[in-house]
Amino acid sequence: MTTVALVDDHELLRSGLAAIINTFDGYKVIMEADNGKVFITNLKGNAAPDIVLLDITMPVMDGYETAGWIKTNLPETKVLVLSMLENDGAIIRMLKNGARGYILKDSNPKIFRSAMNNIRDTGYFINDLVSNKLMHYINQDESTEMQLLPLQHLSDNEIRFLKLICTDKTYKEIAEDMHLSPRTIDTYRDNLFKKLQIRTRTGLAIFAILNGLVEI
Amino acid sequence: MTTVALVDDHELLRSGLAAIINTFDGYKVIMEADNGKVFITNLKGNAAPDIVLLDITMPVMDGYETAGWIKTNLPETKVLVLSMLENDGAIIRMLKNGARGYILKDSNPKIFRSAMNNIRDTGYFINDLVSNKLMHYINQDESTEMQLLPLQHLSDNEIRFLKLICTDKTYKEIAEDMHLSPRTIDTYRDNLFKKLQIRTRTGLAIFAILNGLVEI
DNA sequence: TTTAAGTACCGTGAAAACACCGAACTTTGA
DNA sequence: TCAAAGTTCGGTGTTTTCACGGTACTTAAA
Repeated sequence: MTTVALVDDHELLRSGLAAIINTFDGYKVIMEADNGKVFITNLKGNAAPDIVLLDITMPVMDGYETAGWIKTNLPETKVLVLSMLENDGAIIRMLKNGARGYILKDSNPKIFRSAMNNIRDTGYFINDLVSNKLMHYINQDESTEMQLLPLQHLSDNEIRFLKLICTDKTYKEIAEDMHLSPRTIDTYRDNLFKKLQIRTRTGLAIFAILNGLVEI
Repeated sequence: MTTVALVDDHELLRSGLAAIINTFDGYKVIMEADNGKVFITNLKGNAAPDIVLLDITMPVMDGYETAGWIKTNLPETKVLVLSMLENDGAIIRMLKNGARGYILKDSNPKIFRSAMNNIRDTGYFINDLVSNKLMHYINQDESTEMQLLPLQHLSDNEIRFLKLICTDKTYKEIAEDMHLSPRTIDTYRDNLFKKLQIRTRTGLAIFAILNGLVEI
């Protein structure tokens, strides 16, 4: 019997998934959790599940962090990511954090089932979504790495700056907010334009939103 | 026996919901559809469902449009919105389009079941989410109406303009795109600033994204 | 210990964005 | 049918944004 934990903040989806999984021979859902924090708490004193179905966007402790925790603390447990994001960066980041597979929430139940079986039997579920990203990632150069995981190449201040970009503030006001000279802010902007190949502040705002730097 | 249709583009969630509903006494899922268009197509020649469980964000034909279509073409069919958005504008817009209830995807199955029962027995499911919005909506003045449903107060050209705002284009380039004078574009921008109480182009871009005018 | 890389900062000028004004015309509706 | 509201376009001037040049200092690596 393969034991399964569901970690997702949408309770209805979770219950639905549990209902589906419990119709699969050989699987049993032993835990449901709203986020990574709850998952870890519920784990105390119990056996670790064989497979964790993990969402990415969750409050308190998100999927990236949770996958990383599982990788170091429960090496026998396999993570299958179940996400709405068909996003290169998200996929790679999850794989780097030890995920064994990545499927979308609009997959059909058959694909879901074969993903579960593959993870159980081989330890991995490699679909197009994952293999393409792996290929790109393996023969990576500096610029593709940059395109795939832009946030990893930005400093803390650049991230703070990007968050303030998504605001009615002028650069001068942003400079005051960050206790820096307006000139420095200019440099930040110019560097980001070059790094991200963007030409306008609006473009930076869109980038910040796409990369989840601001709540929407 | 109460018949139910599921309209949602996330197939896994849909299957899960179907599994849950089919465990409820007296309910039967008779149709699943990826979006409103598919729903209407599948309907041909069949009896209309008693209840439609409807998501909002879907490709091709979204929840708003679908609810409106059901209101005029299937007046006996009751719509229960099942959404991830805890968003005043979304709730009111759905209610205006004839929805009988609005619950979130992170509700628990018990609430979901009582929502279904209420819709079936009384025609409505009024929870805090809905009743608060109804109260606000009833004693509305012009400015709150504007805040709740800003998109309803914008012209087609203003919407087109807002979509182009979320771009690296300058206003001059946008003017060419829309076959209008740059001056007109200036006026559009100034009007939107006043209407929406925004001061910068970046603010307009954020607004457009928050209101779903551009895909992200 | 020199080199390279990164950070904070400055100057200047052109381009774009923003504020506020009004005119001509069309559509709406009372 | 006449006033109100909306759309398109123009002028003028200020502020902000962007592009391109640079210096001084710190940290890390070679």
